[in-house]
Amino acid sequence: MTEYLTSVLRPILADLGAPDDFVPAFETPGNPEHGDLATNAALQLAKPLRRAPRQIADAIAAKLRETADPDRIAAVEVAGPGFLNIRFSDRYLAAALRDLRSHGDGYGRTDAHAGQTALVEFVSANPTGPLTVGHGRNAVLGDTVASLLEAVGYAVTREYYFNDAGRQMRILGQSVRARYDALVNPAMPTKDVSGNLVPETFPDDGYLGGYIEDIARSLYDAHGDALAASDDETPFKQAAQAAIFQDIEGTMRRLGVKMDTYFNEHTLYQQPDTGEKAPIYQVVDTLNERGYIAERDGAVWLLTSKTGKVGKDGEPVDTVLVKSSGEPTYRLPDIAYHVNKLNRGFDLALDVFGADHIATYPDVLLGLDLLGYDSKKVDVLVYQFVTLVRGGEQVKMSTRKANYVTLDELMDDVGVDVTRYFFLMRSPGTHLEFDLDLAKEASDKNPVFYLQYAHARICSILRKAEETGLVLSSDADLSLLTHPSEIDLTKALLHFPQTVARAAEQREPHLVAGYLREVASAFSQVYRDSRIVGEEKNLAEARLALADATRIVLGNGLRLLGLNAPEKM
RNA sequence: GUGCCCGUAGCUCAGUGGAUUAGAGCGGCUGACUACGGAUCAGCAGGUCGGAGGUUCGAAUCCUUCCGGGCACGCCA
Repeated sequence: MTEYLTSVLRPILADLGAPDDFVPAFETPGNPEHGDLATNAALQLAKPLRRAPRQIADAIAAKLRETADPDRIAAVEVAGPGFLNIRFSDRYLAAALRDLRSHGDGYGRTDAHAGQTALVEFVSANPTGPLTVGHGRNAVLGDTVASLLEAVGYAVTREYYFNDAGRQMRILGQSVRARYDALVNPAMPTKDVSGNLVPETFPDDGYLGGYIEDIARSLYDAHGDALAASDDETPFKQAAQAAIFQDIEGTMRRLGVKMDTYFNEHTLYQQPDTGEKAPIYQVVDTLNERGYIAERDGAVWLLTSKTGKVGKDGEPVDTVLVKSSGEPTYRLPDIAYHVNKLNRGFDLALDVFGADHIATYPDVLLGLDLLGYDSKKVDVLVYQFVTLVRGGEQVKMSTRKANYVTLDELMDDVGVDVTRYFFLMRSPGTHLEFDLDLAKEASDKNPVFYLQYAHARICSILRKAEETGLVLSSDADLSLLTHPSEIDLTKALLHFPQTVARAAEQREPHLVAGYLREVASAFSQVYRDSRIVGEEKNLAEARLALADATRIVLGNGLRLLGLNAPEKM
């Protein structure tokens, strides 16, 4: 509809002398008295045209009434300082509703990004422990934003980036080894780490979670004490990594998250078969050729100061890429990884991560620009932390210290749909306070059930209607839908595609969650006001069609969010 | 100290620079089942939109500043 209006307005605005590049903005007013669509075009044009906004609005409105198709536009009004309020005609609503139903499962999808590709990188937890409630926000957000991008036309790849070679993995291996040693030698002395009794050989910064003992136990069951003799910790590390990854994958599967690709950070350090340098050193070489590298104190520096970067004291600062020990810092593989992403030809590379990583990506973007890549293709979805509240007190989550609630435990307690919806119902930018006791207690009051209930109820009505001989028809006389609540519902249903599009562009799934609640609520009101079964045939068919359209929107919306759309509850 | 995010009803949160009245859920109170699913619906109470300035015809929204909370600022990942 906005497209239609834009096209009708173009000649009108041109006649008035509006700048060529002026595009009127439309919005759906919150107050229904202000029409179905409103534009502030006249106010915006007041300055360039040097005329009173109200006067411009009157002129536009007069012409619009002449030229607009009465089958679509019922009324154009000028209000307030110069708003144009536009009302849709009943015939337009009927036609749009028919169109909606003909799209079926595809309703809500648009093609603004058809032909484009996107890489969404998310979760990306290193295999040091089970996925926690903290990871849950990342996983659900990333997966759902990926789905939203698909809905606006992107071909999306979901990718998991991990590192199984670093210091943390070494400590993980040592942690397993210590637990294993204690099984081999039950008399081994113990010590205290962070209030936990652990074997003497346990690293002070080791992983304290119970899963470490499980892994050690299974190694002991399989190999007895055969591994104790060697100092090599590789078998422990590998066993831990395999077991933990299996666990993580199981959790994601349960959550409904399916990765397309896994990217191992380690490959960025390896020389490719072609004999070229490893990707990270290619990055260093190219930056060097371009004059952005210096060696100082035995380390390799990226001259970020040349681009105006300043430190905490306002002094220009550079960034270390390779330490004097010869080890790269984490920034270097980060840059190389994003080079890899763009080399794979993605039009959009979206990273999903928590607020604690916010500082890392300016360097990545800068590095890409200096290398001649278009860093605008890289976008970041930063979400705020999940703070966990248990027994009325905040729990500081740490995988290492085993202060966490796993996603699996959460799903055990409240189910998958509630878990997903919980992470989706709030804006990514706000801190999410997670009260475990409340989550369990209130799980059957969770809004997700409200949406699912509405969907199931409609399905039930459709079943009932079929029993009484009513059939869903594509050419029901929709002009019979005249009750205000029916019209409100119809208009709400028509907002679905634009809501999805906006949620995708802004990477904000909560917009869809909130929208679905409005639809469910609007339907409940229709349910209160107008019956279907038992009404005169034509009226019943029209109402049945509206119910079916609502089922389509709720169903598509729920599935888009990765939630079940049950036909019965 | 510097940067980023957040501060809206008792609680958890929506809110697109726009038009009398800032919305929803939960919680509280009051009503509605001879009904296609009551896991619902209707109503009431509850707000100096953290404070103060500024821009604008108009500010929860934009700018400045202060207060409160989170996060980040490393030859850690």
